Amino acid sequence: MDYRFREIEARWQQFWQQEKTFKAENSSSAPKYYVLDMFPYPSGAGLHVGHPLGYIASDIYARYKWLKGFNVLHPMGFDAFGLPAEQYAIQTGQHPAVTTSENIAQYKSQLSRLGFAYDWDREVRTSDPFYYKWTQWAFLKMFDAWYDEETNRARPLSELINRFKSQGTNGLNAARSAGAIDFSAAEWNEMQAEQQQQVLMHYRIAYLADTMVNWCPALGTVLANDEVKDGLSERGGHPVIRKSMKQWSLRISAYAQRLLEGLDSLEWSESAKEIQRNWIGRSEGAVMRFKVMNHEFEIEVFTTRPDTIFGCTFMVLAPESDLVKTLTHPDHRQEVESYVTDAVNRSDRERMAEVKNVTGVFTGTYAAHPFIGEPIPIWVADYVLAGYGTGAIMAVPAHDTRDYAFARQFSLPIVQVIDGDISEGAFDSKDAQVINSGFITGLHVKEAIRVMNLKLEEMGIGYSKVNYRLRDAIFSRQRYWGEPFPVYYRDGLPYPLAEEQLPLELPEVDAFLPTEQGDPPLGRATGWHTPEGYPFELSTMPGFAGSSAYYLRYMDPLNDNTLVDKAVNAYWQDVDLYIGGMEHATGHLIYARFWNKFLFDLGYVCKDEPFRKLINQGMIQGRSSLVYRINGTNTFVSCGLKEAYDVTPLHVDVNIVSNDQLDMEKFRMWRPEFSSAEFILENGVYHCGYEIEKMSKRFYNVVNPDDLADRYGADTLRMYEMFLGPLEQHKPWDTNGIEGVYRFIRKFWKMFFNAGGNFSVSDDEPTSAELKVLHKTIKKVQEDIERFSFNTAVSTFMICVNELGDLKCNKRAVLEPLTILISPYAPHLAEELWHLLGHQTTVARAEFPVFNTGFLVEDTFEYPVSFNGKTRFKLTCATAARPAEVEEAVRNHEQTAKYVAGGAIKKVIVVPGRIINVVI
RNA sequence: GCCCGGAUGGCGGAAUUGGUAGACGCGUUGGACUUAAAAUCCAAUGAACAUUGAGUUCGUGCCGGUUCGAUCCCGGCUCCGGGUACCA
Repeated sequence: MDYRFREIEARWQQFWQQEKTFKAENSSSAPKYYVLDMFPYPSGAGLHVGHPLGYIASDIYARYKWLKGFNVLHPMGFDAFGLPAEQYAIQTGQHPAVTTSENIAQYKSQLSRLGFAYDWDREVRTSDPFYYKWTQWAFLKMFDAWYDEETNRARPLSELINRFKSQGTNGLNAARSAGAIDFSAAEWNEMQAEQQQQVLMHYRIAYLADTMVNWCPALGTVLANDEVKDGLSERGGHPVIRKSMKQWSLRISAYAQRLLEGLDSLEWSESAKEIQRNWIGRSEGAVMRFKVMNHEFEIEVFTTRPDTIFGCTFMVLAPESDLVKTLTHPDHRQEVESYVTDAVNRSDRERMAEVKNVTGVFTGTYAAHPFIGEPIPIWVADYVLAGYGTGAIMAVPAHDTRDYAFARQFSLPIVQVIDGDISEGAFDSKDAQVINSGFITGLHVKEAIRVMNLKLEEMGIGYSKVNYRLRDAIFSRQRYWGEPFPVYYRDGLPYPLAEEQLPLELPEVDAFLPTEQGDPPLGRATGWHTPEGYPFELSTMPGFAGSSAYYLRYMDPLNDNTLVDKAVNAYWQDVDLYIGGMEHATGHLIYARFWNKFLFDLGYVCKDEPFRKLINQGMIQGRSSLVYRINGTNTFVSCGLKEAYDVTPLHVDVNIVSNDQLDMEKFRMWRPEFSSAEFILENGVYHCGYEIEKMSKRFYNVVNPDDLADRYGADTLRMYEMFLGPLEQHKPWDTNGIEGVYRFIRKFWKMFFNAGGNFSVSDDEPTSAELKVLHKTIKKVQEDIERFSFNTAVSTFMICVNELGDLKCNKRAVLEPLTILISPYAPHLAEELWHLLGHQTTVARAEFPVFNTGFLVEDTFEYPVSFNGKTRFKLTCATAARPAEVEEAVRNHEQTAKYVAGGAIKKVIVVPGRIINVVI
């Protein structure tokens, strides 16, 4: 019987669906295993061959865990809110809900063809009110919580209010916004309710505040830091400017230290952890106050190098700093104001492009050096960022590169206080001695920092402090297609809806555009207010809102009473294996960890970290085909001959190229301008060149998994994607290679059939050679799967089939375990053969074959014999032979004399079961 | 600039703990089967030299070191990929 994969694959996909083969039970005596793929956003373009890579890997692992007796949770769903659908809606007028559900249907059908073992009963969609009820719920919890730095966890706001009532802010150690002020219990109790609300806003984990935001005019919305790359929006590549707006934010900065420390316990790649560490950006330093001369004000600066204070020759304020206005001397007002206006209006992109241009302006005011009392000029310059530290710095040009450039530009003095070369640039090494610095002179930098910090505290002008680069996450988007905030406004202050009023459903609007007054699209919705007439929030939540707790919802997706039932959460705990792209390292993976820690603090979930093991699959790159047109003609020259001509390379659709040979007829039909193309051939064929680049429509190198599943079957495609190379590595796609896997699959199939094409397996006892092949394979496949080395596992199956082919093995005792072994990789094939072998139930719940080392024991070993490290010949010895015996055999071997050739044997090294090395 | 990866045949890659470099697959070449093609099967395939008994030399980005032995460890460099970018 032929290997009819279309029929086989359709049959078993239907079977798994009907039987609910991969339904995960929420309580089970079996151990749990949770395998998760990163939430896909279903774009209109559909899948290309690179997308399923991670899904195939996680599916293989999930199926493997089933075979190992685990109760496996392997769900799939869709991140369905988001900008692309809304942009498309603006262009076409189609409701984003419509296009999104079409895209999901397309995505699901493509996924289904590949035979994934998902529990589809748990599918979630972020745009479904039944789902986003819990996104809104989490927001309400964050609105109603503060962060206690004493116990290092979030707590209900009611606790903070009680505390204010009894002791005000006295002794409070809480994460709060800049500008929060201290007060007594009496002062609190005297405040109006509105005033109290304003105070509380400084402490809420979800809070509303004026913040500098990344405003993207083209998208008409603000963006989070991780949604901006190089001053352009990640979606669409539009310019972004900085702007102050009233926005919802999440106080993720309160979690910076825990997010950093938590990384140590996770099984993530070093690079993924490193990206997060850099993003969190912890730096230890000191805050120091400088008195401004002839003013009552002080300037607070943050520095990581308090040891260099004696080298401070000027100070710099960020243009956005509130102090600029206050401190500027009247004589310099005009100059400063015009500089500040310019700096503030420039887009991030412009600012970045001008990094090399050193600009700044003197305020006319001086601060007093805290130790030597000398006046220090105060400047304003855009190289100091408002959002980091205190928005002001003490400049030490001798030991900071940026300050050095600035001092040079404006001829400011450079005073050296660390021993090192500053003739060409700043000397910023910390492994050096302090000089010229009063009481810290002679100390090593690290010691000097410690001593200085103590001194600052003693003098009451500073203290040591840890700063983080991580900013609070801006949580409002002025867009339509997202979760509405469960918030209404009364007298300009936000109030939460009651939990029972959730979900607050997204209203219909007449257009997905801002209103004429410039309000977000929800401003168009009629009746967008409470029954009492209080208006609802007009912004919606960002894309990361819906994806920050979806892994929890999968545990208990149908529960309408709680995000996830406590007992269910206690069973599934956390994600054991998470597979997805590295591009989420600074966005989703930080937000989800934060969100999870918050829910953990309030006791809603049992694990502090959500994703124990993370694997970032590499990108599948496109392999573009090129043809070479001779300039000024319509003649194309084959790749090998192109050097003799003046040519322009052109991309050609990879689907009309096979094995780098161009189908010239199809090429002429491809596009009208090529209909009269002429060719200069090599040996009668046109060879294309190739280039490895991103898989993208514009390079005509997109390969569709549906086409390949049609031609070779899903099992072949699955195995080929794995065979391509290590999961985490980027690698180019080359459709040619799939033939090799297809040949292998058919060879595998044929082992179960006789010459007449009938299913035929023998019940004879297997030979020791056959058992050896089987057990060698079990061992290797298991080891490979455990270390996520799927490419070598596929090779192992190929070797196994080649060897069993040589042995002409068709014994049930070998083929049956092999069928189970291959079932995670080629599940349809395995299921078909499993049933042909007479089983009634699914192979997916069979037991993974147990490796028996006894079958691999060898009596002899063929030693490679090397002389000074160069292998010369082989020598077969008994496995049990002692090293001395082996050495004896080598010395007496007929070939040995030839390689010793005149020299003398100094030593013979015998590594039992490995190698023999003769040293001459 | 800083941080993190990586570099092995014509191509994708293997070598898990310092022990036979190039598994497996693609491609290429030759052969078998066939009227022919496809499919299938067999053989060869790192390079150079030599040559038909075999062999010899070189070879895992480059230079050096440690070791009986290095793709693997150490020092220095080159190139490629990713992250980040005035973060004080």
